[in-house]
Amino acid sequence: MNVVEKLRNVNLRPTKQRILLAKQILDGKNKHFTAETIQKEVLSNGQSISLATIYNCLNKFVSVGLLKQIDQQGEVTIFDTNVSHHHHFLNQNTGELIDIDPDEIGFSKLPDIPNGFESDGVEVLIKIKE
Amino acid sequence: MNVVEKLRNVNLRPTKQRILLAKQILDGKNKHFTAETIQKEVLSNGQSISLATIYNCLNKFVSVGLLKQIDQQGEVTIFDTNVSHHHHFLNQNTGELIDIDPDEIGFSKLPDIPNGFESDGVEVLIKIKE
DNA sequence: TCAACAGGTTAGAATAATTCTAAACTAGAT
DNA sequence: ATCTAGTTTAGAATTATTCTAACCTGTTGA
Repeated sequence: MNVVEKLRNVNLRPTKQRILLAKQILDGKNKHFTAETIQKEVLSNGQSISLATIYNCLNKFVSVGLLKQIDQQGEVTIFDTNVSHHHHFLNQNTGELIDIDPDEIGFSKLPDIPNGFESDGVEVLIKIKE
Repeated sequence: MNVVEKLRNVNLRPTKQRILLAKQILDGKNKHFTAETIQKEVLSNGQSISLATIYNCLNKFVSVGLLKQIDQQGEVTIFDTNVSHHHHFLNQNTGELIDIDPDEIGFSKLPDIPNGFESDGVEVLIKIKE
């Protein structure tokens, strides 16, 4: 399925810029990127697109499920007086965090740590809504 | 242990502002807050402190372990072409994310969802370093 | 006790990510 | 071909956070 069809499938008008972005992004491989890195890629291909459009498009793509946005618990830094290792519920309605004691969560399986690395902690975020 | 002692314990000079903040924050209860909410609290108590100082202090408190900073994977929004449910390694050296297949992780225990809420997904972040 | 200075505080400027605005453009329906 | 609603854009606006540079204050040691 080409990108124009993909865009039509989700009721997005296949404009030049959306096609450009979709070609960069939706090539079947799993990728992580930011608005900036995408713009660099596009520019280095000799084409051009404004950052505002990239944000517009990526947000649209997310809202129709073509992309996912990695959880960043909002834009402000949240501090926690609980300095011991623990996990969180995230109330999606309010953005509020609730602590979860580490022994409330147990793992029956964890992936191998990539070669040359060591684990530096496991954080679980359970998203909840009303 | 009073807040002045707590500050001395971690080699931070107990200045007026740090004492003020420590009293607000380190009262033994677990709390989540932002620089802004702390400033509001202080101001509504009739006292005053600049936002820059709050950031300075909170960051110092974090660096000495009095506080924890909730993981926000950096300040830029990261998008992911993998829209299916999955988890991530976070390479702390570079900020890079690596996908983890959901069946690479299993739970033997999960906490009860708070009353009136339903789960809306569980995200695991495994922090790794070289 | 107090001078001296290293470290802390501050207002306001700077930075950076993201969104908004309003004017110009364009895909798709007629 | 034309019209219109939806898009794109440059640049301004916004927001969180850090930086700057001048001023202030704990602490040390004489």
